[in-house]
Amino acid sequence: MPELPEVEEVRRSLAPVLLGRRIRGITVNRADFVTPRRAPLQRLVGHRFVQTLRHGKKLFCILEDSQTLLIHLGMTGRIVCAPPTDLCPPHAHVLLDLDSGVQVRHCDPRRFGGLWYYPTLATALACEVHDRLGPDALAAKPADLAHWKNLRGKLKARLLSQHDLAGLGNIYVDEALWMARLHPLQLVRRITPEQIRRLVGAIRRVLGQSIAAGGTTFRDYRNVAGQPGKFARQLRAYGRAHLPCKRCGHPLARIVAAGRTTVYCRQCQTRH
DNA sequence: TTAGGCCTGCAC
DNA sequence: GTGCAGGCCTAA
Repeated sequence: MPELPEVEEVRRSLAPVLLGRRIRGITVNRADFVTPRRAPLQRLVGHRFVQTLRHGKKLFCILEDSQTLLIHLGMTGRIVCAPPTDLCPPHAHVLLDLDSGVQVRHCDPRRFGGLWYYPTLATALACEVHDRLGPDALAAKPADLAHWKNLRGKLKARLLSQHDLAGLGNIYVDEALWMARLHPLQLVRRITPEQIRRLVGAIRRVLGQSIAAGGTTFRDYRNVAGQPGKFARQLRAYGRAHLPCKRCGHPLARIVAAGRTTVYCRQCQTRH
């Protein structure tokens, strides 16, 4: 389940493979994995990758003429780099052959992710970021959440929505709320400036710690080199229902909030 | 504001 | 065989 730290790890491990390399060929094994369905992908051939960018969970791969491929990993998406002679794994929906001889494969068994084509980076950013996403959660500031005082809804739902901050999923929302000692069902309009500062600090800290560990591998996630992330062992809430809270020893509670399994400590995550 | 659907693999 | 996992979009 790639969230911000996992996508950032994919970006970091993919960048040296792509940058400066030209696309020699593209194979689409599943037309409905690519948006738009009839994207002019052959226009990418012969062009060189010059930049990679990440915003929230979205990864932009930019070519010298500004054409842009947007990778979204969804739940089970994976980027695999291999010699083209290697056996192609099942669910490899798009294959990118580079002039280095490396084949970059976008695999995704569940197909919650996808690949988007944009003629320019500006169009990609307009459609994918400005229209839908809040600021990147890694650079969260208390001011980004100042409008919460006039907003309905609960903490967990707002943080999952991507509209206030982009990049948090179920794992890191639970981790950040635990770290900030905030209840997932706390109404956002009741949150105090002090709690917002705590929350923003917790978000940045947990994302930073996870990036340093190469992300969280619960089951599927791997980086471009096929390595799992090491943050799972440091998780304090996610996946720890009924286990003792690492702060107070009270067993962690499991509820459903915003339609998602949610784990928190009844003792030290309080609601106002 | 919430529920359901997409989709597959795995645990029970 | 059933149910659960969930990012994100659509509909009620």
